[in-house]
Amino acid sequence: MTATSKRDRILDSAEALFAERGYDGVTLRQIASQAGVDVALANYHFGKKIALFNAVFERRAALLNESRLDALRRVQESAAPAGPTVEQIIEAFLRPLELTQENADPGWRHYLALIAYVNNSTYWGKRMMSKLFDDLVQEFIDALRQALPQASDRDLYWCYHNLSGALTLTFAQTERIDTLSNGQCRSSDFQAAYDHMIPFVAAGFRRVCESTE
Amino acid sequence: MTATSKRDRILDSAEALFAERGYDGVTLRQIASQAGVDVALANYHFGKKIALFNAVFERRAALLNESRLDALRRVQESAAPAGPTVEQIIEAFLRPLELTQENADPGWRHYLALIAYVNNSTYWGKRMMSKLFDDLVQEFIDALRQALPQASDRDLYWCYHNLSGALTLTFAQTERIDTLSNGQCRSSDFQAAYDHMIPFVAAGFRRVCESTE
DNA sequence: GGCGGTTTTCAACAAGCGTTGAAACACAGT
DNA sequence: ACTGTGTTTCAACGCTTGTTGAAAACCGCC
Repeated sequence: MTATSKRDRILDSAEALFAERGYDGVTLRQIASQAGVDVALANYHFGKKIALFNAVFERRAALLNESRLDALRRVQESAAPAGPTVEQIIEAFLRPLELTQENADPGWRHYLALIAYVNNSTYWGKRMMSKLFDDLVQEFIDALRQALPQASDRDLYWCYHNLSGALTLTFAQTERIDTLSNGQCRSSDFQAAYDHMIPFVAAGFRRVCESTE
Repeated sequence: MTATSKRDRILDSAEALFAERGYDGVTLRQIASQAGVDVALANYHFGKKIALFNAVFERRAALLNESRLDALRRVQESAAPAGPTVEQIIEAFLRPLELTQENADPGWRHYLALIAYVNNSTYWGKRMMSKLFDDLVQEFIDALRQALPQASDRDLYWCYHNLSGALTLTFAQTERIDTLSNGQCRSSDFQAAYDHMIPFVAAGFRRVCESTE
């Protein structure tokens, strides 16, 4: 909407369209048309189509990682030296994502849906997610390991897998829960999603990783 | 591998390829080539490309729903009249999916990955999942409502959303957890996934839906 | 006001796409 | 041996795709 340069408009349109239809479901002509520019301009700024896709995916990654890491550091400091609880760590992992939604810019919503697309894809998943997000994730898992000293690594990673899945489906905003719940829940309501996800996931971690049997 | 008729071979190839690359990422020529048949044969048997996609998606749905519903009925009978626990219900929801994996047929793995693709897609999600799976899901949610009498509908649906997300990411088999855990966990190990998912999810439901505050 | 470099468009390319009609094949029943 | 019916292939269609090279437009600078 408010994007000024044509280069940015291409990125915004590509972000929205890739998120909705996937890499192969979108043509450069659709992107250019939505951005109000010529097809060839995408090639001038980004080269091949795949490079545009990568540019879109990388554009907001650093900012996202920063705000999540900040949130983690904050609870770590406030809880020193005991270390933060599972709930605090999960909250630091999720809440920064919610803040980006209150912004009027719909770009962040599209970006999160794009992450969902990539993270669930056999084809794109491994090659793209690890590169941009693994460092951050390991940081959070380290924090969780400290909060759950009895946990084995296998348990921790499987629990994180469950968290990641719930989060990814939230990102996708498929409106399936809207239908299922007859409108009582809306997949666009990230705050409600996280309000329920934080205790849900924290309890899951505790059950799996604290069991003494 | 063991598929005999060319029609079935087309379905199998389409299933595998659609699951890996999505609807738009696969061409009819690739499908036909992998099936060892002419391109036009897909059109003869299924009509348009989208109809082939639908045929693939619907082929195994009824069987899947049946085996899950059977599992639910079984725990309901064995636990009558008290009704099954949350753990038993979740187990009935998940374990039938595992059984299909022990089969030598890789088709089921591809099919589950295809469900992951559809369920996470803004574009396909709503229109395709609801039609085939909503009745079954409502049945399980009804059972959970009985097991968690204090729960509000909103809480129940958000908890199911978390379960669905974790399950969907498992279906996708992206191998991300393999990388993340340095090989300690494998996303092809459905049994390990469910072993961890059942207590994780059950604890999540209880925390969110049993809280008395 | 003409110059140089960046940005943007124009026009076109070869390649690949989904789809189709007609021809070839397989093979049962008589 | 012939016919009829359901399969399968062949060859081609019109169209769209990503990409490109050259031309045009823009814009600060001398």
